[in-house]
Amino acid sequence: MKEVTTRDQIVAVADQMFYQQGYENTSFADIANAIGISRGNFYYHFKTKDDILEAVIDRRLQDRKDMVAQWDADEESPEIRICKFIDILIVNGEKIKKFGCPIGTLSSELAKLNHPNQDGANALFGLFQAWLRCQFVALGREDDADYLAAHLLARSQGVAMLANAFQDDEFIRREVEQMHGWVAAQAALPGRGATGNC
Amino acid sequence: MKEVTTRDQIVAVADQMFYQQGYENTSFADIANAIGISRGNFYYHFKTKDDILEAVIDRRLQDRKDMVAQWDADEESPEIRICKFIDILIVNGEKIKKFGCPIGTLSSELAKLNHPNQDGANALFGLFQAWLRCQFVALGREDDADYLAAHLLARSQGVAMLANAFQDDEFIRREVEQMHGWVAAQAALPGRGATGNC
DNA sequence: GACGATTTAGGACAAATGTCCTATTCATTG
DNA sequence: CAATGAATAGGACATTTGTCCTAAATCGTC
Repeated sequence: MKEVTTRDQIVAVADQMFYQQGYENTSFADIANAIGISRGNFYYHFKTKDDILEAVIDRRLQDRKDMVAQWDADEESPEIRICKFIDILIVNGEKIKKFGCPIGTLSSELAKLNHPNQDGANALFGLFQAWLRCQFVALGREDDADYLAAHLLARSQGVAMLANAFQDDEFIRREVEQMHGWVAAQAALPGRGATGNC
Repeated sequence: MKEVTTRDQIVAVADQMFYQQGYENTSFADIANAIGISRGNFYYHFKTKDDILEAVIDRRLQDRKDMVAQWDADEESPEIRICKFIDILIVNGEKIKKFGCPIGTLSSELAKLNHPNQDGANALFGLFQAWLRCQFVALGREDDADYLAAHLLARSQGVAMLANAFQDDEFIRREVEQMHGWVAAQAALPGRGATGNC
């Protein structure tokens, strides 16, 4: 029975609003109103807006760590695990169509703001990059695991971006299908295919 | 001997600043200071900030139209033309590393702002989509030309996004190489390969 | 029930923003 | 030169922003 603290509420709502409206376009007042607390109370929990962003990024990092940990625990083949990553595009398809990828759009926004927390946002990319890398190593592709991970990350980002711009479900489905095929092809290439974890 | 009007200066500087700092994060004062005109003078040329954005989008549209028109005029094969599109990633590599893709990041920002000019920004995507489509048709791939165009657009966007996040030149080069190979493979597939324009 | 610490409400504050107005300067034309 | 319209400067204006302060309320503990 975990109690929901005001701080948690703030971070949760900020997470959502930063995603849907952007970081800069979300004000203290927006978040306070959404929760139903006073603007002043805010300052007790977070001294600056940047502090909130940091907490939001930590939250997202934890979320994603939990997600890949769950995938790892599922004891499937690395190929299937990679496909679970790809399938995020379909599972979260509606939100992606409306708001893009939460990781990519945040990274892009902070880059333009030249924001001190850029590195934090990019750590989200790094998390998936490292995890995907492990999966490709497990597929026996240790030589270019880094590149394959980045490649898949980039393709996912591109699909999210165009899905957002064009509002196109069919395009997402088709790209996901293609990427599944690509993963299978990568898996078939070398002889190895070990299933051990990183 | 084209005289450079104040209006042109405003649009040119706004174009650059919207790209480098984002639309919302660029103020009237920023643009005015960069040019050296008073903030008040601004209102004479543009009634609202949205009007400036519209002019910037028109400018970008014209720029890109001129670019593809030049490519079309070069009388090369569609395969080479498509590669010229891909090579934007290298030609503009430095800026892309710093600020991402000007089209993708604008589209993404306006989507989050739910801005009335979203359609304008997406027209930039549409321009390239249509042009790429023509090239794939010329390659004899009329059946899936739409999809191939969107696919390549998405891949480029993904590369730009990751290049921006990771500041990685080598990744750009490798992806561009891969895409060149992909285009060649697409060209080799069917027998046709007409070279006529759309 | 009383006390101390935690949490909250409400508002103050300066700075910045988009918008808008007016007076002045500049350039063109008769 | 005179006069008309275009272009510019400077600033007013209300609003919103992030930040910060203080007093009130709430809670746990003795």
